[in-house]
Amino acid sequence: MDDSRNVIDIASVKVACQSCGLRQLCLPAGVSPQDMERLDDIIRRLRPISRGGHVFRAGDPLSSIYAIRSGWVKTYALAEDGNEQVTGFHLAGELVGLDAIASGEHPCSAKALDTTSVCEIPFERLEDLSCEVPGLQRQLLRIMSQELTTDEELLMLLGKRSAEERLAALLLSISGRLKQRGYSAHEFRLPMSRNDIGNYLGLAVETVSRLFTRFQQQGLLSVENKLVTVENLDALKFAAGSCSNRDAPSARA
Amino acid sequence: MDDSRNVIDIASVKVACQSCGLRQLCLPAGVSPQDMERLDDIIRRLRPISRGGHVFRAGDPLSSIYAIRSGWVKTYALAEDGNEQVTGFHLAGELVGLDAIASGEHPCSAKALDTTSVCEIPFERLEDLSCEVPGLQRQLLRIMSQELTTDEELLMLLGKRSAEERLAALLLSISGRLKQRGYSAHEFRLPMSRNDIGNYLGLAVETVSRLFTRFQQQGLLSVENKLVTVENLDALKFAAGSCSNRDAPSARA
DNA sequence: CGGTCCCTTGATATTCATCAATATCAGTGG
DNA sequence: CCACTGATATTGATGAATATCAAGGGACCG
Repeated sequence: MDDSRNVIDIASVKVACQSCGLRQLCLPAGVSPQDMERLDDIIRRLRPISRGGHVFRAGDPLSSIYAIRSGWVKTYALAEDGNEQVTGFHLAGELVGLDAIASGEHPCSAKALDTTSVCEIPFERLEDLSCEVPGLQRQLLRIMSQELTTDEELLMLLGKRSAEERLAALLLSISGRLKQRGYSAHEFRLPMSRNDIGNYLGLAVETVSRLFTRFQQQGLLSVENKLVTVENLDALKFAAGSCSNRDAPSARA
Repeated sequence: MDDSRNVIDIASVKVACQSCGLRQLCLPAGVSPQDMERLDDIIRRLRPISRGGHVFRAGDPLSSIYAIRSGWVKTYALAEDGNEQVTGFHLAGELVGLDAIASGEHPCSAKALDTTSVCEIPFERLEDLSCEVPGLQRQLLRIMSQELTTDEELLMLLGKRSAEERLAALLLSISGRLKQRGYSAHEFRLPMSRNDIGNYLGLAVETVSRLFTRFQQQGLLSVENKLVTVENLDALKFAAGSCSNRDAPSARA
């Protein structure tokens, strides 16, 4: 971690949220320019983490939460038996580590899937500041609430959807989020392994692999290793929610 | 809603968090007595909601979140095709509606599974107050973070566990939460239908039903309709995680 | 007492995991 | 540049877990 002395001094640099392209997605959203400066004062940008490196590890005390500036992060928990549960794939503008607030230590680990840079946000200082800056408190609550909603959607996915629907939904989610950040929604690199995808979606690797080939055969995607091109977005959307063939005898409800 | 004029005046009554047995579990935890009074000022206790009644419905604007005083609440979302996804079963001391903060309207509905009474907490006033009362802000964040953790555990359950493990885990969770609230951990009523259980766990009703009979045959439980008696707690724990020793002891509480 | 919903049980179908055998890729060092 | 190595991905064959279909029984509520 401290391999090269000469970069220590740039290991953390003052941030300027105001000049960050992600500020509408991230914590500063809804915070006034002058308050944003106060936020800048507590946030530090860490030096980039290379592929495979950790942002934090399960069990680490909660000292900070992290905002992703660029790159990809996967969060995962390890069961006692050692096998892993991937809990999310996160990209620029998203906050990781919020689930540590409850217990005071991180229940998950967060690992870079690509070279990734993050902003470190000391949690106690954030807590204090958000008392004084209502817009900040609101945004923090909003982000956490958003995560709850995302988890609920994922629960629905894992509980009720077929393998095909799950993968399609994941691809759509990623595509949409990339688009939101100014990247192509049609052509992108999936930096995580098939194993991670399967793990996240509750499927075997083999199933994920077969689905990719099937989607390709059906003309929904072109897949070349980690590079995915969406060829037919509508069909992909249909695949993600075609479960609706199920007769809905809305008698109940 | 306004069916009987004569109860209107007791429809909402000032709360006294201080005298509430749930205050350590609920929002007031970590709030000083004098601040708790300020909390009391904004919270109102609604008149009991009977079985099948709604606390709020999906699409309702977020005006309040709700703390459950007694009873059982199920939260669920309706997909476009009309079929339901149960997202949680909640009991006394738990907050529902937090996932509405992100969008400003409730993404889920909340329905009473039994006669249930709740405290209504106007969200904007809570937001304001929690700026002034740091202990309150902290507890609110802690509760939301706790929900994130719970969802993550559930994700693991749905993604990687067998039907048997899922049901066992649910029963243990319920048993543990009831115990925490001073009820019997060994004998309790499950107020939700088998359908709801299956829906929540991502299983068919029939599977749930078969599992109950199997557990009974194996001597883990006695089941009589909605009444469940845990006969062999250790075996149930074993069934819940043949690999994971989830310890009930209050790591957090 | 009749109806309706809910639960249980059995038989069958289907999806997906598992096992096993390559195949491909990303490094590493010759 | 190539051979070697271990990780990762694909593909096929098989089986197990669980959904689905179908039918009957029981509980609850008017």
